[in-house]
Amino acid sequence: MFALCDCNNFYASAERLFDPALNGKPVVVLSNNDGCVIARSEEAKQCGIKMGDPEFLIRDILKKHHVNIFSSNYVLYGDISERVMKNLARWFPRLDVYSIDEAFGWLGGVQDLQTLIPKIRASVVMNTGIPVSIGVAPTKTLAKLANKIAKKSGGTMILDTPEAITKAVATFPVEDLWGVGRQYYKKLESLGIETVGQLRELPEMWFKQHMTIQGQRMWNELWGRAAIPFDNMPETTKCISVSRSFRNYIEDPTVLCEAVTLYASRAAEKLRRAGLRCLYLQVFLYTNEHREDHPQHYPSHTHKLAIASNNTHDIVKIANTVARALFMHGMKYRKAGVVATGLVHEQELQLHLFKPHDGGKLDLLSEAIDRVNLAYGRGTLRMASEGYVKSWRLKHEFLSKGYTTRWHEIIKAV
DNA sequence: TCTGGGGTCCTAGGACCC
DNA sequence: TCTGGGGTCCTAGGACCC
Repeated sequence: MFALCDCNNFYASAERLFDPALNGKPVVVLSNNDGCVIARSEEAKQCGIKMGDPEFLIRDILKKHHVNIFSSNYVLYGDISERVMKNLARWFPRLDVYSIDEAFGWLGGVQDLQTLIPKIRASVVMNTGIPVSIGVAPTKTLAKLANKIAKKSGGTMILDTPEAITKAVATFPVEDLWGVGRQYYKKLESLGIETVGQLRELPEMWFKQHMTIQGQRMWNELWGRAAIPFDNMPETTKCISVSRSFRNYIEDPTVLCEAVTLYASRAAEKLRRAGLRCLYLQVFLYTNEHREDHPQHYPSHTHKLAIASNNTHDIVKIANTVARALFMHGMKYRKAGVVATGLVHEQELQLHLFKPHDGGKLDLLSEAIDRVNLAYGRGTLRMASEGYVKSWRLKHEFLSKGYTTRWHEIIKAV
């Protein structure tokens, strides 16, 4: 049996943790750049605010209901997440952390689920202050489904018999199923399929044909046969990416390169922290797709490195060269990103037959930069091409404090 | 004026090999 | 006039997830 444990309205709950005055009041958390809503408390949902709503379109609702607004504070959420996961890990012989706010626990042959599961839930709530819901079922897909039901019915839902499963899927909307997104939903809707109960009656081959092999797995999972193994969490990272929207449009290649320099530096840092080097570096640019009156340009290019690298100098240089080549005058760029793929372990460096490798010095330089930045704060040492003005930098006007990560922002009991 | 960021997996098609 | 078969690797693009 799998237990999917998921925090309720995680970011909003985390913000509330440090300001109990917010209990019972509507709270929303905005995405980077204070762009759209990515978390809502129950009260905020009641106000009619939807996931993904752009802040500037719902400003009136936010004001009318005195909604408490926060910019996203990922350092804080990461820390709270760790606490929740540590608590969950005490209860399960194995725990797979699936995202910042949820984890699959393996239950083995536990008998008395009806007693155990509510106990786990109560303990996590007591120890961390974060409300969680737990769904239990024989497959991951059904555990996700059980969890969604749990959210609406007391916090736990156990589907441990075929009868319980049949009953649950009969009314479960197909659009809420794990693995059904917008496109598949459209397809299913046109066939008149509204519930998971109807969906799983389709023949196996239909799934394979229309939803690839992943659909076939889904079909098996819906009938209680586990097709997604417990340990399917990727052991090795496949790609590392850094991308951000700009506060304003960028129309100057030099300014664009400042942003790309910063993103590339961050990507190089991430690579080094993971002990990886990349063999490919992709750079992409976006204009604003929401503006039909603007000319659109979504160029992207993947550069192959002669020798896998993770030092800031190499990565920044390549990223800037590519970005300059992609840039087109007359376009208003809104976002850029750098993606490192073809990842190899730092130690498994494959040298190039014809190109001299002088990366050793640059690697040492990057190491030294990391040490200085660790001691004195990120960005203490950085590439000059990042620029100094940085008018494109993110907006976060409603940022809460580093309650758990900065000594001078720690909460005081008075 | 203002619409997030970071991932995974799968498939199709082209280039290349013998 | 008539031009194979079997394979790998790589990339782009599309679907999904939180």
